[in-house]
Amino acid sequence: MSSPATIEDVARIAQVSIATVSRAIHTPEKVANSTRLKVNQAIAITGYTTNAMARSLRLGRSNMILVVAPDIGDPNFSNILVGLENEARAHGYGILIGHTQNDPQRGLEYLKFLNSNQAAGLILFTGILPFGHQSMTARLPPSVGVFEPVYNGGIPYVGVDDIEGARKAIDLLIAEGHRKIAFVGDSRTRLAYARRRQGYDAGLDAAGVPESDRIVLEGDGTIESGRLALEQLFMRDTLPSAFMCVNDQTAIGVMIGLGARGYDIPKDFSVTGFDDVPQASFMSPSLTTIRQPRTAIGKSAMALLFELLSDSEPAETEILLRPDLIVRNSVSAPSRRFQKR
Amino acid sequence: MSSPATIEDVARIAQVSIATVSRAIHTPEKVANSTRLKVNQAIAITGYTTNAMARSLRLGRSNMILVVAPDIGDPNFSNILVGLENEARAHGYGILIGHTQNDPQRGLEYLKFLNSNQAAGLILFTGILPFGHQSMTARLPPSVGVFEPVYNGGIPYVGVDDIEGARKAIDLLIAEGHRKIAFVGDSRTRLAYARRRQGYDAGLDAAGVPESDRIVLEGDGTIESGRLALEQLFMRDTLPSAFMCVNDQTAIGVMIGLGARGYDIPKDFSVTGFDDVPQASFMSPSLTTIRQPRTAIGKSAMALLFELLSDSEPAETEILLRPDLIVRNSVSAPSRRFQKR
DNA sequence: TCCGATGATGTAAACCTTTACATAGATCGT
DNA sequence: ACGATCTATGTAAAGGTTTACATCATCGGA
Repeated sequence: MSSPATIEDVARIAQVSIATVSRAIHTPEKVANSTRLKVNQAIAITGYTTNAMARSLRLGRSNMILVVAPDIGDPNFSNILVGLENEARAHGYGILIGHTQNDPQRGLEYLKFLNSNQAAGLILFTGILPFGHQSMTARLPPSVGVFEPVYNGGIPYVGVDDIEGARKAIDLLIAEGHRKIAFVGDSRTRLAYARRRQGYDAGLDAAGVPESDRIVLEGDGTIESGRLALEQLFMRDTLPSAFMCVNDQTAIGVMIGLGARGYDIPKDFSVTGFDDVPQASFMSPSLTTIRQPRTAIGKSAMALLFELLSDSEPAETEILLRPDLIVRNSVSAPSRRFQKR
Repeated sequence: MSSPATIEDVARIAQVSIATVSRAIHTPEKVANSTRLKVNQAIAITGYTTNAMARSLRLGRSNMILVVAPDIGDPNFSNILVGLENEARAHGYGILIGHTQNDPQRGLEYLKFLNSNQAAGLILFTGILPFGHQSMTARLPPSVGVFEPVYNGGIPYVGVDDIEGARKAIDLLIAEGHRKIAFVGDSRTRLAYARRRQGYDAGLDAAGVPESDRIVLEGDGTIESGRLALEQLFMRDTLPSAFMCVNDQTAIGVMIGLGARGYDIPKDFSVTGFDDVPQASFMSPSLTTIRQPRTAIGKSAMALLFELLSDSEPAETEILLRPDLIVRNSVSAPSRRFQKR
């Protein structure tokens, strides 16, 4: 009585075989109406739920999807997760999460979940394939990258159209009258870097801004690195009138750095970000940025994963959602003072 | 070859029985050194990992912990999750997450994970027991509430000392010279509400502020409700000089409302929050608040859960971590103007 | 030299499902 | 009215482990 009911308990009460019970649950059309009724009653009486372990064992496939991120605490992560979770649950799947903190050793621990059949599929957050050596990749279950393309593997990807997003940011700055616009990037190894940079260049090309007026700085995507990149810049003699940052964290760093030097945003300098992290709207000034439709990305990525799971056809290799420009208060027309330099 | 190696493959290569392989893995001291060596080699050759489904089925217990929250997107959630995950992984467990969005129907779907043996334990975030009718509670696996005490069940709880936290906030306000301090609460049904309110009252009692000078407002814990509570207040004729809010969201709402009415914080009014959400430091002015040591709470809660899992003794029913007062810029001495009223 | 104890290993059952195959009854066409 | 077809159900195997129990060799003690 204390241990949960099994299919056999149900079968006994419904006076049918366990096979019939199983069929009544999973392929009801193969079972006579009258018996289905009996089975359902028996299920109600016993409170039976199928033992997922046994089912997965028999089927050779679990109903869990593993989601691996470098850092669960990443402000971008949670809303993606919402989308992922909703879609997974709609398919009767659960979500298993892990974060590696960029430690390959920890990546391997999660790989075990995969190898031991505990997860039927894999979602990779933020462009990482965290399992060290490439050889590991061979046995990977169906996988989808999300938020940022996965650098080192032909893994399908769902994210935002980085080029278009960057282009929207740059076009806004141009429209406000800026010509000299710095691009503050993170690691060059990130595909998102390349694409946003591409949007930056395309926008400036279209506006006829010569290469010589472009400034490219590098960081690693953190707030601190944004501030540092700014410090470096101030040792040069030419300053831009605006900063287009590869992500919001960097933009926040730039804004802090500018503030510390006594400048006013947006009066002295304009700043744009990318991602629209929750903080962006609370800063002062609030940050003009490109929004990642996070929940939609998550949902879409999980849907793609399920396609892969059933078809096993590679399907589309990239799904790009349209980013929105969120105009807030960190951009205005360039100040005369700095244009002159 | 393509399908993963089983214990039988290992046994064949090591020229022992599967029982010996199993023992070599889980109870190595029961196996001769020489054979253990052979088995380990065979494992290395085959790349064997135990099939978790089969193991859990046999053991009648999985290596997953279910974590249920009303909303995964909650800014308080992610760092708790980090603590939970780290501790779980250290024990070889994985984390399954779900969020109910306060829909009991969805709570039931997660209950199925529990009943079907997919999760050995349960972590409940933010004071909810999301499974509708109490009868469900009977069969719950070992469970621990986190961040906020669980209202409707004798479930052990790990969180912050709300009374002490509230007391720290109120003491700061008193020290700054405030006497008339409003408490802006969320739902009265929350235990955290009661406790923080208790700290509020205790602090005012100690300072000799009469009951008649206390103002208590109610919301539901959201930003919007903070703003609304403020609007209600302004229809009265007596105003406080400070607002002590039950959480940061509410405090943000109050600050927005005050800002919209043209008041300056902290010159005209002081505001304190509770939780220290990530935004708190980015607001302007930045929010003085009580920090929840989130990662530590998560870690501690998971550790308690594992104790429950092995001992099955109820152990301590509440673990309260010490909260820190985070002083930022939303508090100053009361303005003359409002004190006079 | 033989008995009992000890230690290492093997055999087989059990955990709970799903499903291929077998069976049996019903239905249909001629 | 009879074989063929179809529908509903049952039987039993398989999926990969863990572990109680059985077996067997070894060793110490008398």
